[in-house]
Amino acid sequence: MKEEPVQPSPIELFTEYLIRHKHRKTPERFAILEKIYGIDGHFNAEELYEQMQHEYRVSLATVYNTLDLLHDAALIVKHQFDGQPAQYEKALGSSMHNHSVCTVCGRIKEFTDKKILMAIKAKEFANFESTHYSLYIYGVCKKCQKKKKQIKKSI
Amino acid sequence: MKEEPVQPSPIELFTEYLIRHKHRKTPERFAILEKIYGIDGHFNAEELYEQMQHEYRVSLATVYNTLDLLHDAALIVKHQFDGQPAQYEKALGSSMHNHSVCTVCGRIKEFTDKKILMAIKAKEFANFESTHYSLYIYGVCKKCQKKKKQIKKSI
DNA sequence: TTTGTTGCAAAACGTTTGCAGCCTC
DNA sequence: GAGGCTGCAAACGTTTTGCAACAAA
Repeated sequence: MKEEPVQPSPIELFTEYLIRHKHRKTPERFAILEKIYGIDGHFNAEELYEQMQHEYRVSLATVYNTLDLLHDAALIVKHQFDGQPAQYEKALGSSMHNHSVCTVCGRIKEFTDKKILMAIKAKEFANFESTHYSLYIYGVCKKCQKKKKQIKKSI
Repeated sequence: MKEEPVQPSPIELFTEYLIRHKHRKTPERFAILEKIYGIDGHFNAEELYEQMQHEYRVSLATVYNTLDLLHDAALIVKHQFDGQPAQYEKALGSSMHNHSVCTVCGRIKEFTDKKILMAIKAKEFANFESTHYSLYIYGVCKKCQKKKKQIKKSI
């Protein structure tokens, strides 16, 4: 996992990707990319689709199609949290972060940790070239710890 | 994340869990638990259901229900790999391991790394009590690297 | 006896697909 | 002009749910 120096813009990268893969540069695809890069944090396909309706109208099928392309182009990161639909977030511009997930209420928080990052980056595989990673630490958040104690008392 | 000394058996733990949560100790639940602890590696609900048919017959709905309970009881780990149905594996008896995922063919391999493990275990949160974690390192496996090169050449 | 659990089938959900028309290239 | 892409709706596969019968407590 190597660090890239000063990246070109997502639009440039997506354009390059589309040309390289002989895909067409449609207005829908760029409208979706721009929308995504205006969103901070997680979103799912449905949410993105709904937010798109106000500006450049696209079908849900095209949203899914484009999310696939962007994922393949490494311009977005995809998460599959337990029951929920797939969550996405932009891959550029936000620092590589990890997620803590509360197993009771499902709340997801981001955090960074230098030691963890370095340990993972240092990992080398014999038959595998790594590009990125996802780390989820599961546990119970403060709120749910309190709730649990209250339940215990009431029994 | 603390290390537990000598654990009681999965059956004992599940029994405890069921009593603690006022759930019934049905034969189906224990049959499923036993089946799971006889499986090495990953499996999904459908596969488990099919394997059950030979011995103790249970419905798919009960399989899902019991998987939920076992997950909640921390006796199994749940993974949500991209397109695939949810994958499970027993949580006890197998060392805590990480997964490398090929983004081209989807092949998943397990690996362990002491430095990564220690870095993650050392992490402390202010408002969150961690119990376990999942680390997925994404990249391209040797086979798919070769395929990619062949495609490049042919263009 | 009470009520949680089961099996079954139907429904729900997110996602994918087939197709006719459109618009990049 | 050719063929990839779009929107739409229908289909898909996994998971959940409603309900009547059953069985653990």
